[in-house]
Amino acid sequence: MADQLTERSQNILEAIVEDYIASAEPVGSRAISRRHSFNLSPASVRNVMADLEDMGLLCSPHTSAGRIPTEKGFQYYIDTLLHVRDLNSNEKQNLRKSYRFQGMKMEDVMQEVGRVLSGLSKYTGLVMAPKFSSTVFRQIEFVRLSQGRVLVIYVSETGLVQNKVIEADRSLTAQQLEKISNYLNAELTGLSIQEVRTKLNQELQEERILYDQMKQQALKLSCAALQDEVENQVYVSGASLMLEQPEFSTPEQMRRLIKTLESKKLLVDLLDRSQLAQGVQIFIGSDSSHIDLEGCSLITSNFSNKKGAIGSLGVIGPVRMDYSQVIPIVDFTAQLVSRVLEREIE
Amino acid sequence: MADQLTERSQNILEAIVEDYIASAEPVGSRAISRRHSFNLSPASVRNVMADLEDMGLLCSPHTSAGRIPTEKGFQYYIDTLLHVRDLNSNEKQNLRKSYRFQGMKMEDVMQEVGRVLSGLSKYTGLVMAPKFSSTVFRQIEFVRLSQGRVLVIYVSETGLVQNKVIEADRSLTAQQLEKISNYLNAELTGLSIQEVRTKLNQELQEERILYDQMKQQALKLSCAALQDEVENQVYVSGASLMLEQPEFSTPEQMRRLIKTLESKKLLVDLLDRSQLAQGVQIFIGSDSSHIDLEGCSLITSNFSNKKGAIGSLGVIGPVRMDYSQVIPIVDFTAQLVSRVLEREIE
DNA sequence: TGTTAGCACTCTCTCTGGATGAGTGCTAAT
DNA sequence: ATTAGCACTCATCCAGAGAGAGTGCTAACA
Repeated sequence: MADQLTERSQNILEAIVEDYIASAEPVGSRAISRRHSFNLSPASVRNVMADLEDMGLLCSPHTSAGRIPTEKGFQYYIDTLLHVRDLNSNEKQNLRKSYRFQGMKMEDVMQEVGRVLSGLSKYTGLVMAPKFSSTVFRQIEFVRLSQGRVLVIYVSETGLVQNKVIEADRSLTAQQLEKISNYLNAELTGLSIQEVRTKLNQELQEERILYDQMKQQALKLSCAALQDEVENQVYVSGASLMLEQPEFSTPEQMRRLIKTLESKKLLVDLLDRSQLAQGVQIFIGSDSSHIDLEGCSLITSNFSNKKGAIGSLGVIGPVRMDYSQVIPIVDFTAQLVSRVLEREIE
Repeated sequence: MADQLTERSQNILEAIVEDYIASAEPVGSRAISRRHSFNLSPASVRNVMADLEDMGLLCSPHTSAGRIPTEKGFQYYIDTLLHVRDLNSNEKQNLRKSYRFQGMKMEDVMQEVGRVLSGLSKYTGLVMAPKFSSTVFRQIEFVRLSQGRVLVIYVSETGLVQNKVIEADRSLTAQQLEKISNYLNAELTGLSIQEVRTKLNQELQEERILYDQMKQQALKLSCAALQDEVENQVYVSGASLMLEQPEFSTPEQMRRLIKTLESKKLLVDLLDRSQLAQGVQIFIGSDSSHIDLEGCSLITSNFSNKKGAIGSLGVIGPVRMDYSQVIPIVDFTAQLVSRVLEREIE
């Protein structure tokens, strides 16, 4: 349906979208005919505008206001009119310098990425850390605490750590724990955490007729430590920047936005969805299938290392976002983070 | 200065504060004389009100509105008039049931505490996790990752874990790492992490004339893992609830509030301050020495275990907060968390 | 046939002024 | 010491007028 637009219509649509992105206000025919040198009178522009409105690409808040792009209009703009320029090496260098990951733990890296993303884009930054279950097992350690409590520590190939305190049989000695961990380290090496989980469960099933008390203990402990993990940690940075945007200027809008950003559930959904595809993805407004993010767009990309730990990051802004500026930032940041993660294992 | 108030003045002040807490609107003399059975005419109430205003306990937004308590007024109310009722055992039981800490990692516990605190109080919950450096050393572990990178894991008595990937000399073998960890575990046992840090640094100094290559490596590794730690992790929950409060109903107020809650810096300051004292503490409005929290009050308490890991939690709400309800919640929650932490080590 | 000038029309936004009502401060009476 | 009475102040609400921006339509034009 898209390319039925004449060149003139496209030019005008582009002009309207861009003016609207810059001003956040309805764009009138006069303004278009003056600011852009189409050599067309306002009246002609109006005719085209009426057509675009019929197609559902524009709409007007009321009779005597200008036009604003609909979500469909933005969609079209992004699909066919937007030219995303690459960052030049200077900008890339600057971006690289913004991030200081030196000697940071994974969590801190994620938080830092969110902060910078938000700072550069002037919108809200989102980062979803790699799920632990999608990483590759490297080592398990047990630390005896007091009163039969045992701290179980899983380490992934990438150096991610997951730990949990488990109530264990008091009779377990340090020697036994060491034996257990040796056994498991041999047994589980090379599996993904997901596989580790199923394998442990299987063996626990088989061993049900507890021939080997200790082995059973071992499996139980290790299993418990992988239970009910809060996966999908999402970091949200710069929510307050969104409140500066005119589309969130009324108390009601502010409340709703903050509530949505705070609950994080929806964000996890979207970032999860984004992981299904590759490269930069854009979700526009209620296209994202949830009213709570009405008026928002989301630009995401994924990062990963060669061992499969996958996370995603992005920027959430008003639909009227400066896509040409934010897209390259998100894109390059994702690459940057990937490279950092890879450097950490390889 | 405080107790120069006659009983009648006190009663009226109390009535005003409580009506204001309930309604968020200026309280008039007529309302007071009717709602509360003082058997005083509005005119008499007005006289008292005028006195209270002179003392700086009340103020009126404009001539023909009622009075609202000043911060000083709230302070007085809290210091002398407020009766904090204890929770009855039923309520305590309910509170206990709200929290499900079963098998949670410290981080998750903290987050959960914040959420519940916010949910119960209808204001914003704050939790500052115990600083790792104030905990007691239990064990150190090294995990060799690829390319000479080593994951250093510190475990505290309480089962808290701190870990970091460190770039190490490639020649380090697994055996050597094990030897190192044995050495350190013997050496450092019983020290607080703070002490561990200084001790490592001292030894590193002494050993400078590197007699013992390996020992030096050991110290360097262990030291590096304790460097630049982001302490003072603060969890903020339910910020959006504050936006429901009438005192944050204008866009400008909302923006400022969210910005402050987001930056967390100020919150860390306040929670740090709260750790200097014991029991429930209350910071009122700009008393908290920063304009950014104008209009807010903070109710905090500390939690700890016997081994000294100390954190604090609290609720941040409008100055016009329902103190009599929130204080016991904060108080009891702090006790609850302490008990949970203690159970984990003892 | 596409383009444009002109014009009536619509709708929002802002400003104004008056009415309303809540609440005060003061004074004089009890 | 308390209270009734009264004049006064000020925010809030509402209606109406005027301005301004922008549209749609029609008729003229190249």
